[in-house]
Amino acid sequence: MPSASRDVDARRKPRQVRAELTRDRILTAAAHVFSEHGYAAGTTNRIAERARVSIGSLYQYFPNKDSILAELMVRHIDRGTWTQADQLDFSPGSLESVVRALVRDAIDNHRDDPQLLRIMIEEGQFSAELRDTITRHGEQRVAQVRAVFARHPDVDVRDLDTAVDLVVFTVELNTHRLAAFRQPAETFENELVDMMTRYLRGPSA
Amino acid sequence: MPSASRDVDARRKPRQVRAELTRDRILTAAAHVFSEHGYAAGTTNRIAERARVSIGSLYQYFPNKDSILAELMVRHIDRGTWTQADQLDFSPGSLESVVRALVRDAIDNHRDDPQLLRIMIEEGQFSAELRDTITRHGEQRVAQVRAVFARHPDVDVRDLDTAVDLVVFTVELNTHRLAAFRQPAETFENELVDMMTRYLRGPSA
DNA sequence: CCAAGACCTGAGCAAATGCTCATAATAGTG
DNA sequence: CACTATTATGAGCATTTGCTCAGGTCTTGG
Repeated sequence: MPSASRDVDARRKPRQVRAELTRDRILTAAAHVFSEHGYAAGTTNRIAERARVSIGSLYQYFPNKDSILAELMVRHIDRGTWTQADQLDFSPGSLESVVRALVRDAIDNHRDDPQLLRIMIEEGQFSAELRDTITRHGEQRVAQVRAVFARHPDVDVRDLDTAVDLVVFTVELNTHRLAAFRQPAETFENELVDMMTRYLRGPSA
Repeated sequence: MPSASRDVDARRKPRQVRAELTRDRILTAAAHVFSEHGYAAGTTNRIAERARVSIGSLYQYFPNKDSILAELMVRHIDRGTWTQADQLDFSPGSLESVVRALVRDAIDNHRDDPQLLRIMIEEGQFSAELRDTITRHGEQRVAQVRAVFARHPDVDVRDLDTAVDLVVFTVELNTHRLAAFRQPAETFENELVDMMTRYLRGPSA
């Protein structure tokens, strides 16, 4: 465990363009290396090598290995952009288009690097603050989806909370595996949309 | 890289009961350690310590770290027992019970240690043969489910192959996360079954 | 053009890890 | 009991890893 840090991040803040470039090169390289080798086997030396930067430079911008993954996570969260409820169609019969928007969001959000995202989620040892931020983001997302489904007239499920959990998880998890599907992405999207729509519409008595 | 191995596994084969016990203790400990720390951070010394066995003993039964995870994978595959098609109900209206059987199978199969299974699947560096075995198993499973759906009168999907892929994946992936659900396992099972059943039944025109 | 700060370098340290091997303890057999 | 095959031990080696630091190179403001 590290001694009580006198500063959250005592590392140098870039003041010249070339420094910004170096920092970016390191992060880009780290994304690739973590994605290919996993977190533990993605060594800092490998990252530096791939970024064509000396190991010393790497440690001028990041206090330790964990902080690199943390920064990648922060960037991913900042970039995340979800369709807002006021852009959705709440008229009867439109449930499919609403679900499609959710699925598209998920696909877009994972397009950059699904492998890296998995590593960040499953292997990341983040600070309490960052973990809170991530948790809060997830909860907000679930709450938003819940609100959408609650408002939509076609949704008919036993328990809304459970259904939202299941839908969000299923969409997310399947999207992680998108690359593994043999079929084209369009087919995948259509089937996933169908699956969720039929589930949400409830028993077709 | 290891020199061309003159034997697949030159390690001693247990001849006394106490040796069998030691081997089992090592495997059990390995399952716990990998499950808790992941593969890379699950060190052989930690495994030996947890098994209350010296590191030397560990290497008397396993030629290297990889082979321990491989053995755990083999054991998991050997234990895997899926409901056979001839035990299913193919009468009209029974689709739900068929799907339920599939879901139960998945849940049973992951009950031992979902975390470990994830690690084996995502971090395992297995030999070509073992990888083939795993792939073949997966394909057999998909083929079996495909055959079941093909025979069942209630199944109505655009493309059977895609649907089977999606259903198998979705059931598997959600089961991985079973522990993360706030609801009881029964609720989870019911909702998942509903989701898959409604999807497979096709458009409720 | 020149100093001072900003940035970069990479040899190498301390710790950790996979694994070996010489030796000791134990079990089976007569 | 004695003798051998089997099993268990753990110090420690070679390598890898995260990371530091003493000293270099480049940029920029005056």
